[in-house]
Formats: sequence, C-alpha cells, structure tokens
Amino acid sequence: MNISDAAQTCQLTTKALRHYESVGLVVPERRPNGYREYGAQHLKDLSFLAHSRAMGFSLEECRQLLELYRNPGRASADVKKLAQQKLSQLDAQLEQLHMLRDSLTQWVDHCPGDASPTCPIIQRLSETDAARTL
Amino acid sequence: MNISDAAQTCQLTTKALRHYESVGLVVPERRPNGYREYGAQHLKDLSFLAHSRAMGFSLEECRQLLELYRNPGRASADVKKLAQQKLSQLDAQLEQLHMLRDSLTQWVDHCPGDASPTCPIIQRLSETDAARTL
DNA sequence: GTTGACCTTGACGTTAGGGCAGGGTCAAGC
DNA sequence: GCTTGACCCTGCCCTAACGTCAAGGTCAAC
Repeated sequence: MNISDAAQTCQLTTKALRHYESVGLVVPERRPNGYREYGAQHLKDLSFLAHSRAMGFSLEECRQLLELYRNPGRASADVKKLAQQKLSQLDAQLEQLHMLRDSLTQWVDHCPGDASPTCPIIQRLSETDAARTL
Repeated sequence: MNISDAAQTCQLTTKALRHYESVGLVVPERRPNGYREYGAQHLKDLSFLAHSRAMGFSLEECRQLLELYRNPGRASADVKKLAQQKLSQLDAQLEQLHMLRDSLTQWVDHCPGDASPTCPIIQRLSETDAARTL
C-alpha cells in the first residue's frame, strides 16, 4: 500500500508517516522505484500510533507503547506505568490551567468592558508583585 | 541598567529579553559600546510581559496587551475581549484534557498491572475504531 | 507522448526561548 | 601596563511534531 492510502486508512497525513519513519517508529519497505510500501503490520502499528497520539502521548512515549504493543511477552504493569505517568502529567497540567482560568475569570468579571481605560486586568498584569491572583 | 540586572529584576532570562527585543516587543536603548540599556519604562513593560506570559498569553497576544497597557486612551473593552478569548481557549483546552484524563483514568483502573500481557489499555489503543473511550 | 496524480528528498517555518561558540568590554588587582 | 574574571555582543543550532512549499522522478490513462 502506498503512503497516501496508508495515511488515509490510519487517519494520518503522509507527512506524519514520513516523520514516523524518519524517527524510526514505523519503517515501511521500499519498492524498487523508491516508493514506500506499507503492509498489514505497518497499518496496525500506525493505527496504534494514531490512537496513542490522540490520547496525548508524545512520540517518545508512543515509541515505548509501541514496543509493548509489539511484544506479546509484555507485562501489563509496564503499560499501566506509562499510562499513570501520563495521567500525572495531565493532572499537573490541568491543575495549572485551572488556576489560570480561575484567575482570568475573576479578572474578566471585574473588568467594566467599556470605553474607559481603567481595567483591573491591566492593573493586575502591571502590578510589581503580590496577590495578582485576586 | 544592563540586561542581566533587568532580567533578574523582572524574573526573566537575558535570552528572553534579547528575544523580546528581536521581535520588537521591548526594545532598549544602546550604549556607545553596544550594550543594551534598560530604563524604568522598559522594566515596567518587561514585568507586564512576564506576568502576561505567566497567565498563558502568547507573545503575539502579549504584543496586543502591551499596546493597550502603553496606551492611556485604551478602552477596557479591548482588554476584556483579549482576556475572554484566552478564556475560551483555556476552556476548550481544559475540556479536551478532561476527556483525555477521564478515559485514561478508566483504562488505568481496568488494567491489572501485573506480569500478564493482557491489558485493556493496549487493547483500546489497537482497536480499529469505535467506542475507545470506554 | 503527454497529462495529471502520485511519489521522492530537502529546506524552511512554527513557539519561545536554551545552549554554546567566538569574541569584545569593563573594572579590579598586581 | 597587564591580566583576570565577569559581563556583554552576535550568530548558529536545538527543541516537538509535523505543515508547507519546491524541484524533480514515476506511473497509469488517454
């Protein structure tokens, strides 16, 4: 299967597939004319990759997941560990973003939003330090 | 004030200050020897910038905020609009991350985490399509 | 034989700087 | 006057994960 068909099948772009090859994640065969040839296993790997990416895993994390996926002798504990790490990252990121959103929400609520230049948002951002969150 | 002192004062790095200059955000004077000279207004702008960055605004968004900050004739409505846009982005991002986290949490909960290779996480990721969220 | 769709590689752009190299400047101490 | 160490300068390559051209080769159909 040619690259564009493989890409379409796996909901990816040709550029992504070339990228995955360049970093050694999914390396297809080559035909005599130099065209990439994606087989059934490549397609499975690519679908797995696409789903893993959609779940927020980085390519390096996907590399580890892919190794486990390909290894029938894997331990589910290893998979779980990777997922839990990602979960921790997600939680940390969520906490950070929540704080930002809460601050920003309050600032917006206190901004008149009219033609006057006085604005608590600008004031908070220009304050030298101290209690900018409220 | 030299660049490293300015950086320290504003809780930024010298590299960031040079970057802000290179993109025209905060452009200091130059002394005869070529050294950057940051004055009081530059320091205020840089602090404003640092706070804006910390609130999650991109440099291009910071550019607009800075313009409003510098303009005494600004309308708070313009500031509010920018903040609300950022708020919308944040909410969208939070929603997306929440969904990821919820799915991942369920997957992790159902993974035995032992030495067996059978793992719902791997299974979900390798499923061709359909209902991978549960 | 020519067209159009497909394939190849390669270089550059994106965000917001980090890191390093090579070299100039300055103030202090000898 | 000279050296030393701390500071400054510019410029280049690096990050993640591709997107976007650009120039050129291949293939199947008409």
